[in-house]
Amino acid sequence: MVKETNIQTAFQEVMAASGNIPPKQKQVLAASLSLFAEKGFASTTTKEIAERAGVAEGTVYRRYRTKDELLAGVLAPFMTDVLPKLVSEFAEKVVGQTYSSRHDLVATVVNDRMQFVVANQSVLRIMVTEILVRNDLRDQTISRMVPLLKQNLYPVLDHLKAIGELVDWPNDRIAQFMIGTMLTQLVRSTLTNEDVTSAATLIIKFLEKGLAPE
Amino acid sequence: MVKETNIQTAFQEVMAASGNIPPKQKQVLAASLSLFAEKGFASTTTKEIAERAGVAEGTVYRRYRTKDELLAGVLAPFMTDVLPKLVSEFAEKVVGQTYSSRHDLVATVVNDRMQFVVANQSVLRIMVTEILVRNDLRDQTISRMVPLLKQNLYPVLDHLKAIGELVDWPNDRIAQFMIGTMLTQLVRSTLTNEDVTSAATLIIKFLEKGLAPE
DNA sequence: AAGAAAGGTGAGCGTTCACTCACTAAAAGG
DNA sequence: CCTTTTAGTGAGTGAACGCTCACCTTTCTT
Repeated sequence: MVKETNIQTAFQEVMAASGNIPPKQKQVLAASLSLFAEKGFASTTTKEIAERAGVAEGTVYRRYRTKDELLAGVLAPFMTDVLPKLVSEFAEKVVGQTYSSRHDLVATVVNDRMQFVVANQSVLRIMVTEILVRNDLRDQTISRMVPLLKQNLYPVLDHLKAIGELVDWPNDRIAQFMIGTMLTQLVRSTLTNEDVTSAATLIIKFLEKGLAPE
Repeated sequence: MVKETNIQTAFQEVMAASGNIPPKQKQVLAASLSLFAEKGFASTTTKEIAERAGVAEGTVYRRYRTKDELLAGVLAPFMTDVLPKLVSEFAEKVVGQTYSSRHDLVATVVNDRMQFVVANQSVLRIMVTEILVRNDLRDQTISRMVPLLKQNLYPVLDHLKAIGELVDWPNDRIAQFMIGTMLTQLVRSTLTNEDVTSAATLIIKFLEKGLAPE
């Protein structure tokens, strides 16, 4: 079984890797994460972060010297650890098994990646919001994601096309439809407070039919 | 032919309806719209709005007494005019014609509604961003949209199911897949600066297959 | 134990923000 | 014409913001 990755464990790995991060600094990162997700980066004040973290305001500025650096610090483990693992775990799960039907294939992928979305909901929310507004973060995310997808995902899709399990469309469009359909469910769940996984069965059927060979 | 609706014409209608709105107030609304879309509501200052509108800062506060009211003023015509027309035009286009095939049906709808998305791109961007962060705006939008969809869209979907042109899934899920697939294209276009309508053909095929009866 | 290094503090700094107000200019009404 | 109303101005205001720094406390090093 492939190990699951989420932002909490990634944070701990980063903390373990770069020496012992003091507990109050972890509290600052955790408080920033939750506040940015709740009310957005621009509307969150450093005073609020200090209050929720239970530290003085000066402590917020010990490791990261500006509020922008703090945002980068919150998103960094996600960009360097979580995102690559998201894609490579996906590839492993798909190629590492022989599926008896296309249904099994799509079902495994959707169930698995939607659990990932749930586990990293708060960070994904920050990224979506800030990407819509900050050009630098947008460019950075794209330049990381594109090669990641090309190396890990596209060969798998090519393989599935070859064995007649997938429609012969450009890989970027297939990825768009799969990722988009799953993210749509995340957005809907955010709006209505319903369970993210409640529609998994229909999402699987929809993708299975929509991406079947013509 | 059904009339197209976009935010510019809706603004003009609102201005005509509520007496003559002075030109400088129009400039304030237009400047707010573009700035909120560019850098988000929280990161836009009233001084910037005044500068882009070519007015003094006091003028910004003549009609709307707070920055929050200004946001509401920008979104109001969209909520009261554009959104209802978006849904009712959709219903008219689908029921007002007899289609020779499901392909024609989906193609008409997708092409038409994606043009709408293009025409109202900037406002949609503000709404998506602010809805993720502001509870009041989220609730307001949902409480407007849900009855709108139930009255206009759901009967059409039921009709299509009855004549065997649509899969027998809950209406809210079908709406989710259609709207989600189109909005995904908007997000992608925003990220990569590609033409929003470039993938129309594949989107039509994808939805046509995914929503076909089982 | 003593010194050095790192972590943590919070009052306070300069700046910028949303917003105000006394005032002028223009338009509307009689 | 004069009066009243509406539109517009921009310097100014208090509050809140991001951020600093001199100082204190804890932990490491030898």
